[in-house]
Amino acid sequence: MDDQTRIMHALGGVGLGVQGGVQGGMQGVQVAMHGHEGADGDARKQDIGDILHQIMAITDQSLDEAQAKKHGLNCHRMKPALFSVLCEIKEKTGLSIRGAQEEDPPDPQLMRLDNMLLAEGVSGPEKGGGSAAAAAAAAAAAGGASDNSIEHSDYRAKLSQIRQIYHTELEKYEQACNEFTTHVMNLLREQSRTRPISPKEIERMVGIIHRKFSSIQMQLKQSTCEAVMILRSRFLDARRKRRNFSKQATEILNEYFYSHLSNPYPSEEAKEELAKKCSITVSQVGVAVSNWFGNKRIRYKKNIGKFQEEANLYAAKTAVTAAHAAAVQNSQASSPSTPNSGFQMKDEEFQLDSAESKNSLLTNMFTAPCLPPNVTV
DNA sequence: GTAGATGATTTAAG
DNA sequence: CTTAAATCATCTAC
Repeated sequence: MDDQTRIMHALGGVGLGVQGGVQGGMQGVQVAMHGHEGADGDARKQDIGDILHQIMAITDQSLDEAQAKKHGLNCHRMKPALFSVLCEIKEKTGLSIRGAQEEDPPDPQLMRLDNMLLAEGVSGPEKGGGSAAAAAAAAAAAGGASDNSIEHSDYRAKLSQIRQIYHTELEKYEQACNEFTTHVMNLLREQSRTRPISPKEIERMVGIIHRKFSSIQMQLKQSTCEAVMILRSRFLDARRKRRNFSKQATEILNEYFYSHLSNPYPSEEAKEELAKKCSITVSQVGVAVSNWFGNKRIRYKKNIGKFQEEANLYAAKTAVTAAHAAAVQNSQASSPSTPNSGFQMKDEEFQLDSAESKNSLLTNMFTAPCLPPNVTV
């Protein structure tokens, strides 16, 4: 843009402003001047008339002439006052146009998105990246790395990936916003030398820019939310899906259950032990075992008859194991171990039986199923 | 597709 | 908190 057009542009802005409110503007100038210097107001009026005349005639002048005039105008002592009045007029007309659109209440949609992102751990305090990877590694190392822990760490990894993308994008947007804002501000400040721009106007422009950028950010947040939701439905809900324990695991649990039928409440340590034996590596190791025992107790109690066969089977198994253990102990040393107090009775019972061992129990199994003595029905 | 089995979740009580 | 009981949701075998 060459200088002449720039000047014309600038003055065009002035012209519009004057057209919009030339009466008030002129009065304002006059009032302002009267306030200060009263007497020679007429002379000043003449000055302004000259200026306006020069402005109107500007297109007839050559470039050099215009440059000189521009410089003259820029340095004119009346310029600040004139610009300030013009700014005022612009402000007033602008207010009537923009009006109530100014205030900007926090968008509920945006707040919802923000809250969700915070809740999902996407925004908010950093806890992803290294620590997530470490946790995943720990989970994998903790046990045989079951499907669950794999899925979980996979989920965490994906989430932190989303998180990272979200943060870099957000940062990019913020940076772009800042850059653009400073650029516009500099431009406006620069232009405020050649056309009337009030600081308020610049401020408003900054506000507009920020709003635009935040609406872009909202799109980012929206798509991030969507990504998280998809991830959730794919992983967490899949994780919820029930998977039966392995045959071996059920075996181990049943063994414990029926050999502790009088008190089928494994301690925390026992649960952990069982979980380890069953290679259950769910997020909360003990819970699956607790669930199993809870279900087993209630279902056993509800229908003992149905479980009788199973009970006998496992009783026999335990008896065999116990007998074997006893045999080993007898052949090697003579220091019987002392099992847990609560279960001792039951164990001893089987150990006593183990003298004539498996035969009696096996026959028993098909004739008279042994009801557990201590269980209330 | 269905019935029964089974692991998980919810609810309520202690 | 743990547990019993009810219930849900899925798996499995047919």
